Amino acid sequence: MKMDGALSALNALSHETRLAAYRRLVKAGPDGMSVGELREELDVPPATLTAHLNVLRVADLVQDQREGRVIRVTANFDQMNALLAYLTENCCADARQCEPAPVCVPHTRRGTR
Amino acid sequence: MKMDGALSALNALSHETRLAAYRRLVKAGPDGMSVGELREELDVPPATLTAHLNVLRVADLVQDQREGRVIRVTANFDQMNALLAYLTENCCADARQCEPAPVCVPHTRRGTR
DNA sequence: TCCGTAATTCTGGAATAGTAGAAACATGAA
DNA sequence: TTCATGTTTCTACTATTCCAGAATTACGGA
Repeated sequence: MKMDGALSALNALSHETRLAAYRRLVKAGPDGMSVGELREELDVPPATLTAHLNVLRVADLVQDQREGRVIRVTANFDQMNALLAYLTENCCADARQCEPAPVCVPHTRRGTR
Repeated sequence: MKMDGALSALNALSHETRLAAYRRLVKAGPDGMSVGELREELDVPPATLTAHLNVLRVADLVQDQREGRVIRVTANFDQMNALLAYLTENCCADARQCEPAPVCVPHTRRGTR
């Protein structure tokens, strides 16, 4: 990950509604959930949620897929992990060693792939 | 970590200068570096750097300590790890299991403790 | 005590981000 | 077609953040 990617991911997550949305999607796992379900849980107006989702989309933290009338949104775990790695990169490089990065790896993406 | 803490940490990191500063401090390890050294590497006006450092301070991502005329700033690794854990918390809870959190643990804090 | 350096606070103008109503678009069903 | 539902785009208003010059405080040395 480059700095720009990290910045846009961090920026996307640094807002109450977006962080809540993202964490909800992380909890939901690889199946994700529909925009409507999300909207209901977060209790924000549709236009507001869309604006926030767009920020998360541009940051590549979530992806979505139309299923008929519904749009299903899922967290992009790879991007999250890349961000975590970026943040801990070079940890203590000037001094001593210390353990490297994290990981959250969902085991399958039900249905697809 | 509570949501407020995560938000303020994420917000603090979601700015080019602050992210660069923070990463530089992570690289510096437990010894940190002086505000002046940091200022020179980042090449920003003093007032601007102070403003950014204050954001990182409030977020508890860095801590500092006066040493005579110089102020030595260090990354707060515990806070970083808490943030990483927060972000991956409940990963896939609705679906299947997946590995938990990360860590960056500097082995000693030279001099102090 | 006076000076120089390190860093901070104060300040206000410029730029950016958040909010949500209303209108529009997309899809599936009748 | 026409209709209802899900979601997005458009838009304008408001609030917040960014920036950096100038003034100020903190400290150590002569």
